[in-house]
Amino acid sequence: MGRKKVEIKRIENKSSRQVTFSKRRNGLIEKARQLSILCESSIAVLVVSGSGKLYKSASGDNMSKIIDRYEIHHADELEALDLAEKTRNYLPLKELLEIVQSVDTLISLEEQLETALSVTRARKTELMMGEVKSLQKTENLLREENQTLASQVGKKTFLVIEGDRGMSWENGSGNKVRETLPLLK
Amino acid sequence: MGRKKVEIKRIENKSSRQVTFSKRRNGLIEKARQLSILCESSIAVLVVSGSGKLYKSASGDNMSKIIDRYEIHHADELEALDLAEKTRNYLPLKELLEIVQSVDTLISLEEQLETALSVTRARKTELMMGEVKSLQKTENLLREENQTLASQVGKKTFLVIEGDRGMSWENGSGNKVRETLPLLK
DNA sequence: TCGACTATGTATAACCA
DNA sequence: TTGGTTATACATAGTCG
Repeated sequence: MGRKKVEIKRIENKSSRQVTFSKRRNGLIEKARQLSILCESSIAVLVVSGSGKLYKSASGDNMSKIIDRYEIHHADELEALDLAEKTRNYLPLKELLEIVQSVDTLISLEEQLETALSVTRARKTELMMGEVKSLQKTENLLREENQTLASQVGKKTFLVIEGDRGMSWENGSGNKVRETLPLLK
Repeated sequence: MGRKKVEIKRIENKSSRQVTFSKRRNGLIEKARQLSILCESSIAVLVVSGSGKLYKSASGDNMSKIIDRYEIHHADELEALDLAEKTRNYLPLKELLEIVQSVDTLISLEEQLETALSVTRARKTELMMGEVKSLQKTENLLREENQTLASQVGKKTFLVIEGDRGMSWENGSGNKVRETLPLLK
């Protein structure tokens, strides 16, 4: 499809790889568009370049709907593999029972999230981001408040920040009340 | 690319639409594969036929990773729109509080399920949930400390929950130190 | 680097088995 | 239906400005 036949293997020359990437990427997305129109279908194309840049196209429906469809299908696939069976072999029975008992809660939580926001998939992420932000704010305010109170008490009551990875809380008498909390897993 | 030029519009004849769908779909997926190899990229193609059947291909990386990449990108976009702000308006606070209170359960469930099934998908969610969890712990500790300190100060220093919308902090002498804090954005 | 240009390899529309 | 064949339209590799 050009002056010369090309083997399908990594193009070593960086600049021609870049050029080919751009041309073929556009070609691919155009083909997807055509197919979706010609045959009334919904097509999502996600391209992540070597350098991590994302290019996407959704034709016939929006990206989230198409991805949802994939996820549903995928979930079915997992189920079809009888993963419950596999799980049983890999998980201590006690843990499995706990999971099963909690499934209702889990489903209900997810439903609440999805229903309440009645929007597409990434909402959950969004919600949690907001949550993290406001928790951080609250934390900062509480810290300030503690400072103020501590100075009023006039004792060495304090919060110790260990690096910026975790923290522990000690009371005035030096008892370690709480172990180090990993701030990020 | 055939005996005749075709207009890009829905093919009315059902059987030739079916044939075209099958051929072009394979072509599209093959193009994606080639591009991913030629230019070292990761490409996901999701095709949902008119009848709801799903065809998918992932080259260069697995589907879940590529979709994650999209979701992260998408989440960033949403954040730029300050959707955290919008969330405040759309989600009844009570529901949100219930959800937050359940995060411990949820994270533990997700972790167990994921470990058991060796699924990589929800990594980001998991990470953020960890974040939320530890922030909540931190918050609780700070609150406890505040209580202790306040009682040591021996005055009416307290945290006031105003309805369930926010909170303010006042010191013993009645000075309003802080304006209303939105507990949850 | 970037967009045109074109010669050429490919994909595929129509046919056919 | 499905799976080949073939004539053609199209995509694109290399090139030039």
